Amino acid sequence: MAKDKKVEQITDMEVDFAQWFTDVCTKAELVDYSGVKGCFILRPYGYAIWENIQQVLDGMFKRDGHENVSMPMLIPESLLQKEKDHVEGFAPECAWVTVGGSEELPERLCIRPTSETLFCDHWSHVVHSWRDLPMLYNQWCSVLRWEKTTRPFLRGREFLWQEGHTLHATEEEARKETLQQLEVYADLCENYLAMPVIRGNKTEKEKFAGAVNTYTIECMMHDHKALQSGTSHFFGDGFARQFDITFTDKDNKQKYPFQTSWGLSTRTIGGIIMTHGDNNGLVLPPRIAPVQVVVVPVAQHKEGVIEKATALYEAIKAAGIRCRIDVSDNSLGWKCAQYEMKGVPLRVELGPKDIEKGVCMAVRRDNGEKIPVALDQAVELLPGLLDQVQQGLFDKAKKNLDEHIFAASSIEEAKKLQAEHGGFIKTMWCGELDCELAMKEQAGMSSRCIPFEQEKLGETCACCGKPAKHMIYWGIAY
RNA sequence: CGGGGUGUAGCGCAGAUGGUAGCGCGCUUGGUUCGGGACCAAGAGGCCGGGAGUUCAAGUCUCCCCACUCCGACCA
Repeated sequence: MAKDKKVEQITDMEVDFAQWFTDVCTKAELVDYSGVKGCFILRPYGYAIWENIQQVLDGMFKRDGHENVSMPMLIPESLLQKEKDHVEGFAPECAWVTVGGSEELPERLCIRPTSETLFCDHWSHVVHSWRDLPMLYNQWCSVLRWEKTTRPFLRGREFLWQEGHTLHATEEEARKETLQQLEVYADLCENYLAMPVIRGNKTEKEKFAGAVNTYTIECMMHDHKALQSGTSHFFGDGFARQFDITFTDKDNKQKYPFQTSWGLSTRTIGGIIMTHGDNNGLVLPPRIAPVQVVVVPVAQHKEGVIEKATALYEAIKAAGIRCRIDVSDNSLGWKCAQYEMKGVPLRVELGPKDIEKGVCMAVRRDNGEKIPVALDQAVELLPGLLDQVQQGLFDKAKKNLDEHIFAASSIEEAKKLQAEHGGFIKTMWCGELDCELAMKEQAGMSSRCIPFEQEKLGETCACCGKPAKHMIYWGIAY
């Protein structure tokens, strides 16, 4: 069978990247469409990826002293309106509950687009003393934002995420928390999802509604577009003032605490797909793959094959590796194609000839390499192979990122570089909104972030020629 | 919200100038196969996206909705 024949169900990414993405999402059985636009069904395989991300993040949050809570899904309109910038940011995409049973409600209720206001309202009741601080809260939930156009994972009206909300006695401590949580996201992305990130500061224009500072990690997709993969916000004491959250400090003075929030959503799964996937389908980083190893018996009708394969599967599973075996009567070719499509990092083939030689064949999803592994060493060697796949994915993604960052000294040049290569274009920038708008208008790029790792590319802003304040990254974003 | 595309079996599609619905894959059952998407046979499965019209007759013509999808603007 010709090699290109087996991918007939998935559109090549070079032909149509958006279609390729949708194909992978559905063919790998990650999502299904529901009856409501923008509300996607996460199927078991897709949800399992989210559960693995949850497990990693939740562990990190708790390690750092955070506690999980559950806030209501409904926000009274009056509560939402307490912070002006925040309402303005979210009002256009709120969905409202106006009727309960058959009764028109006296005050309409917003289905949470994010929960800052709920946390603030709660805190205004329970925070009294410096001894109550810090509040280190997190919740796993879904939120609703009435988006115009929707895509699986990348933009849903309802999506799953976690939102961390913390409250601190001092600005310094809150700022530290903000950056610490950004680093948690970077850790997740780089060390578990094999997605290299650029850490940085959002511009005034791009920052979160109501925030003083928004920090972001930006990833680069296979098509060289940017994906904002996690954000962390420092709020100052603005919300605290609006919601009248006060505490008595050690010096017996009434003070407003400082607040942060940070979120990471199922959008990140879209990032995994677009970072690692290929024309055969999904490619999952071993650390979050629901199935890390699939055992495929070859010529399984032959005497003893299924027994041997099952024993191998049991041994792998017992070693703590997430493993499946496929003894269905589908053909070998079908099974190979199937697990490639689903992105299983390692396929272990075991047939009569292998059994004779006392080996099995491990096949890497990321590069197709076939590695003979002695049967009696398989359990010891597979974790190392999984690590190699994990590293291989990261290296490939890192190369893609590094090779698609270009420096420009004018909008014209930035536009040209973007058109020719895509990716991030770095320039010097004066810090003015007008220049940001000009870049969007003339080159179609938004600012991605002002990276923490600054370089001096020149003295003047690439847009207006005035003295530059920062180096900034531009790109086309999802 | 603007512009384009598409809605017919689970999926992918055919169904010129109107005449009561078909193909491929998948599914079920039985058999033969089996080291990269196997084959044969017999089956099951449709309010032709929805609603109004025109007509003796509408998947097909007209109008209005709706959904999905792509490209913009907005956003995690």
